[in-house]
Amino acid sequence: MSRIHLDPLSPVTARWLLNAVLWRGAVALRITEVEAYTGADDPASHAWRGPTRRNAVMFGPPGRLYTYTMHGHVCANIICTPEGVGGGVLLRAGDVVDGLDEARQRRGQVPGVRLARGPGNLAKALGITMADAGADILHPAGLFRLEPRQTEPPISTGPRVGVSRAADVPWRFWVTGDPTVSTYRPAIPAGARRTDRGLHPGDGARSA
DNA sequence: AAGCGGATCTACT
DNA sequence: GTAGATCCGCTTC
Repeated sequence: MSRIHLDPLSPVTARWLLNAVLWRGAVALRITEVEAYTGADDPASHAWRGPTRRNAVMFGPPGRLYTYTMHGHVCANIICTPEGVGGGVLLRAGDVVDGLDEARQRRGQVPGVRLARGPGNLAKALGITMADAGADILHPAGLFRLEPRQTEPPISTGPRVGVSRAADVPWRFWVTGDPTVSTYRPAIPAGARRTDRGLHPGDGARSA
């Protein structure tokens, strides 16, 4: 079997992850929204100030899950940089395509498109906790499994959500027009929006 | 030892 | 659209 290779450039891996399916146990998530973070050169990254106890996984080998808590929620990143560098991709939203019952049990009664909308909700739907820190998602025998995308979706880009530093860097990527993409915070000022391919009219992620 | 600010979410107006 | 709940890690005193 061929082992998946993650590109060390986090924006490249971020785009590549869109429409890929991440399994954790019996729950499967088609990834629809991500953000890229690099290391020492990215002031918005947790890795910016160098290794600490919290971000240690970021400086480990690629393919590992970097989890952190914030405001009482767990957020999950896939590390793609070589050991010692510190960069990865934050999983922001997805579409639950299998294990729906399990995801619903964890999330309670919310509309389907909101099951894994937002980093905290995504982690909760998949059952990701801090106990999953450092998990190797590329290991065939592990709890996690990553299925590469079957088709490349139309991709929109914009500034990362909730970051005050490097706010001009358009390293948030989402599947254009996908209803599961988080919208609770306006993404991009109209007119300043940068897209690469196929911005659909009716794109569900534009600001109000 | 204490304060601050953050890669958030939900509810309410 | 806006405000408030709510938690932990990192910086500073």
